[in-house]
Amino acid sequence: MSPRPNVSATRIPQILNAAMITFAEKGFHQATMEDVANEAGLSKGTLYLYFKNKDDLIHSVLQASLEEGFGELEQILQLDELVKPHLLKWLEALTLRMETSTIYLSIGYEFYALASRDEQVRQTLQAYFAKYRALLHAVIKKGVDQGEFKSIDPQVVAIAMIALFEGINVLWYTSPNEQDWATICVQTNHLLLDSISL
Amino acid sequence: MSPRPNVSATRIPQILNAAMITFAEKGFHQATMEDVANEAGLSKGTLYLYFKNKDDLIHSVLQASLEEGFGELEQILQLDELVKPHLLKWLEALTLRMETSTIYLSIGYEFYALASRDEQVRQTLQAYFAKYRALLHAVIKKGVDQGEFKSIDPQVVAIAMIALFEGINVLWYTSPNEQDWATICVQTNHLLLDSISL
Amino acid sequence: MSPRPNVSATRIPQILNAAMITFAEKGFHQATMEDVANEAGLSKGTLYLYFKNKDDLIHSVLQASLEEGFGELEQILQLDELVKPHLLKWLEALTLRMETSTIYLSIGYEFYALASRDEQVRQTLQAYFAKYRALLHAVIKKGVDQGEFKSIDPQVVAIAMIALFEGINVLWYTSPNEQDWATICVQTNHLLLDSISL
Amino acid sequence: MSPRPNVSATRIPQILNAAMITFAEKGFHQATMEDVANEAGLSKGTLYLYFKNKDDLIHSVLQASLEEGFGELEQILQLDELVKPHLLKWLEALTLRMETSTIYLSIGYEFYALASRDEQVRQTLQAYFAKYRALLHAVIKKGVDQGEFKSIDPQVVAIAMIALFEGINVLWYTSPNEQDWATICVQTNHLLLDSISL
DNA sequence: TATGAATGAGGGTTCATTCAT
DNA sequence: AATGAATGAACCCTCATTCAT
Repeated sequence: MSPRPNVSATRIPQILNAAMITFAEKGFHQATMEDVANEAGLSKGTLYLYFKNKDDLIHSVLQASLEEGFGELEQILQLDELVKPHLLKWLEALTLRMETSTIYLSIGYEFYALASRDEQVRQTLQAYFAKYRALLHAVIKKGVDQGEFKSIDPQVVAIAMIALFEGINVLWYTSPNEQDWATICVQTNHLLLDSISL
Repeated sequence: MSPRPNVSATRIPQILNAAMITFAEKGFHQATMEDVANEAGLSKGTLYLYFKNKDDLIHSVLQASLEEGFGELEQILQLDELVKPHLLKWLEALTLRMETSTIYLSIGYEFYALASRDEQVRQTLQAYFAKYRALLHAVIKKGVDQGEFKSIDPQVVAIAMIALFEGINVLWYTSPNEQDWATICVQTNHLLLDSISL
Repeated sequence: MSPRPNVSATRIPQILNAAMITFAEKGFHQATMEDVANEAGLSKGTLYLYFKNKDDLIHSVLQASLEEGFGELEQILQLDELVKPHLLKWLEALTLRMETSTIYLSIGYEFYALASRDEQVRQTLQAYFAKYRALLHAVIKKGVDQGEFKSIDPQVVAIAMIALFEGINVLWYTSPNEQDWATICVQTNHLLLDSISL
Repeated sequence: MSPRPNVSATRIPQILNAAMITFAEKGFHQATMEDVANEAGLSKGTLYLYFKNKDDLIHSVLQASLEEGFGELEQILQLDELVKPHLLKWLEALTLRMETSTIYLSIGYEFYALASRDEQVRQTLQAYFAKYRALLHAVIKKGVDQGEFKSIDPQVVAIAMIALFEGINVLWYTSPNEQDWATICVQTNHLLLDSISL
């Protein structure tokens, strides 16, 4: 019924990867199914064996992009240690990852734009940010509970951290050469965490 | 002099406005020139009397969107008063404006996406953010010079403020009903400004 | 009813002239009514005061182009002299005229192309060539009757002369720099007339 | 090897043929790509698989039209015989071919008109006429060298023959029913060749 | 008479999708 | 499973023509 699992397992990531590259380079609309197929080293028709249509492919790219997971954050919750150093370490890692994938950033904005008229995209993004917020919330709350942070609303701080990161991404992306954005990203979060530290 | 009053002065904003509405609703690509024309109450051909082509219209919409200006920030620089209350007032106004124009937010993300492959859009956005940053920098620096703020790097704070706003916009836009974003926007900036206040 | 004669008398040639220049430069289709209007120093709307539509303008240009007349040939018929020297003189004049108006030649081919699907154009061209042939026929016949030429079929010679001229035009027009076409035009007709001379 | 035989080899002539018919009937501009597609029994989109755009199709039609070749003329050069009878035989064949393809004649004039503003068309036509002239030149020169013709300039005679043919085509095409053009075509060339024969 | 803003039908071109092989 | 030729709906843009001024 479905393609042989072992081939699917190869083809699907192969296509998704090609799609990400192509979408990043040309945008969802300028990128044709043929462009994606070429990038994947496959033929146009083959894409349709694995994805219902272009929208399906786009949605799948979104899903795949957000799959990266929040493993590191979850780990912080498990540890019986101070939260702040881990948070900063996590941020540095995030920033580093950012630095190596700026080319893909444009896709993100395509998805944000899409979200306003595509229910599925909107829900996926909402779920992503909700989970993101919830995790950070928990981590900050842990800090508060541990007496590491002042007793502020963890929600607000969590949102502030996400917002700082998202917002700096925008600036980074639009004016990549104007600042040492990686450093600024860490600095601003430092500022934030310092201001709530006891 | 001429029997007909200059109609360009009427048509151009009329079309730009219709374009903003249409682009916001459907996105740059799904929106056809005919959609824009209908929204403007004009015919397709008329659009081409005032804009060279669809790209020109898109670029013009960007220009027009960013024209709003930074008047309030510039005023803060002139005043011989404390900076923080004015900054917060400005932020509230900004947030309010935000609240009434969420529908147009998707256009912003279209432009961000475009920026990665359209030199002109990229430069326009860069110039916009550069000016934005410079003004906020000057305002923060004024606060530092006045002995209102600690002697931190005004650049970092300026960027943090812009990033917070941009980032909260993302969250607001993707999950409009999950939080009282307007309040959070003010709260987080409060947090930031408090942390640098003496 | 019709435009004031004195203005019409100015406008119509003004427009026809502009149309010839524009059509020659861009071809019937690439040339827009606006192009013609600009060339004439008038506005688009004004053209429609003097010509029903673009087709009308095209037809009028054809009429005007062919109006030049065959005065010289008619004169030869009146004279009581040898025909051949006059024919050659006429040819030289024709060739000279050709030389100064090569730019307009392309219009001619547009009309020939049009003739196959536009009854009116076809009839105008037919009438033109019919008259052309009839006149040359009469002139040649005069030469025969005068004992200047052998008793060949004047029709055939007349056609040969027209064909030579038309055919050399094609060669001249397509490869203007390859030969001294003016000289060749005279030479070939010389050859022809010599061969029928007694 | 491949399951489907090379379909390009079929489609290209199929489309070129349809294009010739359609262009002849409606002219380059009135003929739409859809018209051509319908004539070819294909869909519009398919044309673009084989031709970059309409201009490409037009240029390809020109190339194809001129490909017919000058085989017969080249043969005359090889033979060790009198030139004149072969030339007349060739002319008759040419005239006959003409007779059966008058419908396509209008395309020729479209191309002539195009030549004035399309470099590629101009060059193609120049090359065609250059080769045509060179071959006829060689044939006439052979006649001169063989002592069959007077020692005239072969170039002039070659041009005269081409011009006669081209010019009679114009007359034939514009007034098909006025004369027995095929006969006249042969007669005039007879006249010409007789006049240079010894 | 003259203008030029406005119209909208029309055509070139692209590309997601299908399907025979 | 994989291909790529074929399709045709959709969309950008042009321009002849009209008409209010």
